[in-house]
Amino acid sequence: MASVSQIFERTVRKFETRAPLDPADRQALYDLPFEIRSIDPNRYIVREGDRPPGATLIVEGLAFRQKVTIDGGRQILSVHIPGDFVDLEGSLLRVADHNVQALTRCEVAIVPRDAIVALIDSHAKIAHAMWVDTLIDASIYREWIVNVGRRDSRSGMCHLLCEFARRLEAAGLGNSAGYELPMTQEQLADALGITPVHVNRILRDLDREGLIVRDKRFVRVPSWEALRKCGGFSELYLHLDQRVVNTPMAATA
Amino acid sequence: MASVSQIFERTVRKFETRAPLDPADRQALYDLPFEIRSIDPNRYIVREGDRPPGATLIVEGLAFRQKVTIDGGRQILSVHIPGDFVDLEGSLLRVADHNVQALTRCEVAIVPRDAIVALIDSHAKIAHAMWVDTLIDASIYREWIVNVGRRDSRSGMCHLLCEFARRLEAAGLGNSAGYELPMTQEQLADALGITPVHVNRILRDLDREGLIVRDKRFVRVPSWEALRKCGGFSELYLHLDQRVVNTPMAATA
DNA sequence: CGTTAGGTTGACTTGATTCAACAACAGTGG
DNA sequence: CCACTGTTGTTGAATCAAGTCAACCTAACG
Repeated sequence: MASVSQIFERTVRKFETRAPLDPADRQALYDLPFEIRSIDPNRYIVREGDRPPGATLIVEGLAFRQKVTIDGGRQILSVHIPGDFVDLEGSLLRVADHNVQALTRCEVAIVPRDAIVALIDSHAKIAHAMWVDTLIDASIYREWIVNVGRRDSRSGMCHLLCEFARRLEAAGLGNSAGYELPMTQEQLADALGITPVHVNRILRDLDREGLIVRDKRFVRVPSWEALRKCGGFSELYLHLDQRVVNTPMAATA
Repeated sequence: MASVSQIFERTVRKFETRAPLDPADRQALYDLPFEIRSIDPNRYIVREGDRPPGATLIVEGLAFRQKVTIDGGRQILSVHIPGDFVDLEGSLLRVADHNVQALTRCEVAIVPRDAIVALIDSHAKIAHAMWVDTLIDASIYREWIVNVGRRDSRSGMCHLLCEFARRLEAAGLGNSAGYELPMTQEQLADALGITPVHVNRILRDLDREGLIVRDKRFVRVPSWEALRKCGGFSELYLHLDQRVVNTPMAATA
């Protein structure tokens, strides 16, 4: 049972930073039924148009959201880490409006939709935490619109590298001074809305100028301040400090 | 009192398409305290870094979300219509991570944060409807990432025109065969992540080729199918049909 | 009737794409 | 163990979509 509850440990920890949970809430999360599945890199977890039978929680590995245009261009929309539900929408909206793919090999837990729906119906604080979570996701989407719309590819790349650094660090999966970048240059291109060739040149330039130091996919950041400045990065939009302070829910916790 | 309830009428109607409400829920919405304010075009409704004292509901007019980069570039993130709360985040997250500006002259109703928080705490179905609403907003953000990231400016423009057409129509504010485009070319540029000059050229070309017919800011769409195709537009992401069917909340309604 | 915001167009520049070739490397199977 | 194959990364040269700069036009408005 100890190993089983570890499945939801990261999720519980994350939710606690969104809205205070009480022991019954935590237990309800730990008691969720699930089925573990292992997913190869690049395999689809959710497909546009699907009505998935359950919500998928990343237990290990990374995944990303993605959409493909009519003429075949792929745009990566977000990257997700262990503890994230990648298709809560699937349990609340009619159909998936985008695709989700495994970035690395993933261990996922699939929780039946009914269990999710029952959970949010009976545990207001969990629903609240999940809602705050979707608000933060939306905030990150907004920043990505800015990143692809109004930053040149060099700044965009720096911004993306800063975001990864801070998120991995906040999740206890890495260090902002250096980390293993999990994406291929083609995937970076699809996240920034540019071509893989151009990604290559930008990374080379950033390396030459000392903003980053690369060793394969490992990225070391000699000067966080320099990288931050180049990307115009401000972590406000990640809402990492989000501890709800003045809702009645917090008051009753 | 009749005129007062009209303030929330559009919101109630929208929420009903997100999650079934019962009479008590509707009444709770109609009973919300508020203060009416009139806002000039381009005036700020919310500023990044603010902790707004209440949630702002658009009663009349249009508004848009926006972020400004370090070097002064403005990116428009979404456009909002009457019935939309433009800063629910303000009542749930610590600080606003972006700006909201009036697009046209706006009549807004400001609802104190405490009232919003009390409402979502005591009316699970309303909270659910609001949550679904934020999920749909997030879906629209995702599509905008694709629009600025992976569509050329011509397709992007067509896509944006299609989105406006369908949303205005769905809200009973216009007709997809022709409508008054509320934005200046500069604002369109900031929505698409391009320059105003280029917007001008694209609109001229679209007009010349007969995809649209312009008269000042009124846009007539001779062939919806042609415009839809040029923009690669599929309205799935707007979730206009969103009537929740299989949550317990729906079952008990 | 001057002032201002929005729209329009041309000429030139630039950031990014395209195409193409090749290098590095991991995995696979004879 | 090495040849074969596919994926990822790298670089150069030519091209193109969009940006920049600048001029000018129009309509609204105090």
